[in-house]
Amino acid sequence: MSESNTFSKLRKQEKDLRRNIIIDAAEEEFVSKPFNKVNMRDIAKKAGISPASIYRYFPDQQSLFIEAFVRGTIDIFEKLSNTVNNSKDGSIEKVADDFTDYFTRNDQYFRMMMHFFLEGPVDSVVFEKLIALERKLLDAFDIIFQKMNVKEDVRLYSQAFFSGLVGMVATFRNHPDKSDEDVLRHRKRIARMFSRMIVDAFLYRNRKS
Amino acid sequence: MSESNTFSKLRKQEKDLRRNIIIDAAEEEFVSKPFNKVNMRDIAKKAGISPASIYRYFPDQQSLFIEAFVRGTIDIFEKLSNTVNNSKDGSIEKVADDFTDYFTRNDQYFRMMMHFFLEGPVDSVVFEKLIALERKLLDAFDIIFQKMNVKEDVRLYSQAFFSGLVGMVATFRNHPDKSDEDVLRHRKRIARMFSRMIVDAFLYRNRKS
DNA sequence: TGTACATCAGTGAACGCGCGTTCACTGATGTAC
DNA sequence: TGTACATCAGTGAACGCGCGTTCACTGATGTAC
Repeated sequence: MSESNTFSKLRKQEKDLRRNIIIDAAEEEFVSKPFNKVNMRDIAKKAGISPASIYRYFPDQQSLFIEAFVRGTIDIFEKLSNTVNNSKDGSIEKVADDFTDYFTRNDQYFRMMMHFFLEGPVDSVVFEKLIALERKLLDAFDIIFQKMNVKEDVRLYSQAFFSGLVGMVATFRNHPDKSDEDVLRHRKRIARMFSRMIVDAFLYRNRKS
Repeated sequence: MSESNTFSKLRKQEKDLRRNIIIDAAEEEFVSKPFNKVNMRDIAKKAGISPASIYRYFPDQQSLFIEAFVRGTIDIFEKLSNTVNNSKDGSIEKVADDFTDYFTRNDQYFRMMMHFFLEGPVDSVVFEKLIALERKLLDAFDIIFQKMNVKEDVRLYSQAFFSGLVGMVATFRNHPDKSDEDVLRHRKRIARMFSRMIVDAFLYRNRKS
């Protein structure tokens, strides 16, 4: 009984391991090409299995893609939450910096995120998952602004901050005549501007009143 | 001679008219579905011609798509330039408002713009066209900040402003439980925040020094 | 310990569809003489 | 004014390819007795 239980648990773990290999392969594919060029055959090849095998682990393509995205972004979302929670009121600049770093080094996730934002209603279960991620991040941002003693609707600040960062990454990309380092440097400059603008604007209003 | 010239000019004009009908049809398709679902057969059907006919007017799909995008966005870019040129220093809020209005009512162009940003290197001639559009808009924004007497690099302000607006439209979209008006209202609120933040931050710095 | 059966991972090949694009042809209009 | 030829818009049908997904099968491992 307990032995067969252990065995079946082991089998389950092995299955999960194999599943993970497929997700790894998918992520690698997303690194190297635009969203709409990633396909099951190439993922299978990269994972060293046949395309048919993928369907032993995922019901369809979309589920695999979503899972790759969620697994990849959960890290950064947690990292940002941590930065926020363990920090004083000045951390807004650090958060913007982390955000920029992460999504510059992992552009694939950013493109996936944009894809889900723009191409709209995927499966509603999946949709809830994505919304939950975003909400978690905004909750963390709220904390910053509470620490800054923002009196107005903090959520609005969080949303503006988040969308500013998103737009910054979306807008400044690989022009043919700019190197990766140029892009990163430029993004960070803009990110810093956003942070300081928010702080300065806040200080200005506090002085006024 | 001159008569045949007139005739051939007329024929040219008629050809352009028919060409335009195709672009119209393409734009309508982009309104009703995501970028990657728009196809030549449906465009042809909407234009009332056969798919093969499109290729009498456009060498390939991409050229048609680009032309639809450029034609559609040139309006808003000019409108924003005008608002900027004919205005005093407070116009930043009006510009943000126009931007929000336009891209909320014409989401198809916004999605197209994001597509070109994210899926990267299209044909390099085309790429230049798009870059030129963006630059024109940023030039207009520069003027605002010059009027505001920003001493630092005005271009940086323009870029931050632009990317903030882009991110705002990209981020706040049709959640299942929000109406179109809710979305527009919310976007405008964020847009106003951006504008005021920039102004307030600027005022704060001026006071300091 | 051996035998019959069940379970399940894995796969090559094929199915089926969507779609960009081309082909070969028609029919109308213009041009030359 | 009439005839032969050229030009060109328009098209239905087909080509060719990519791709998600399924099918029918194999071979290994586990289970029951």
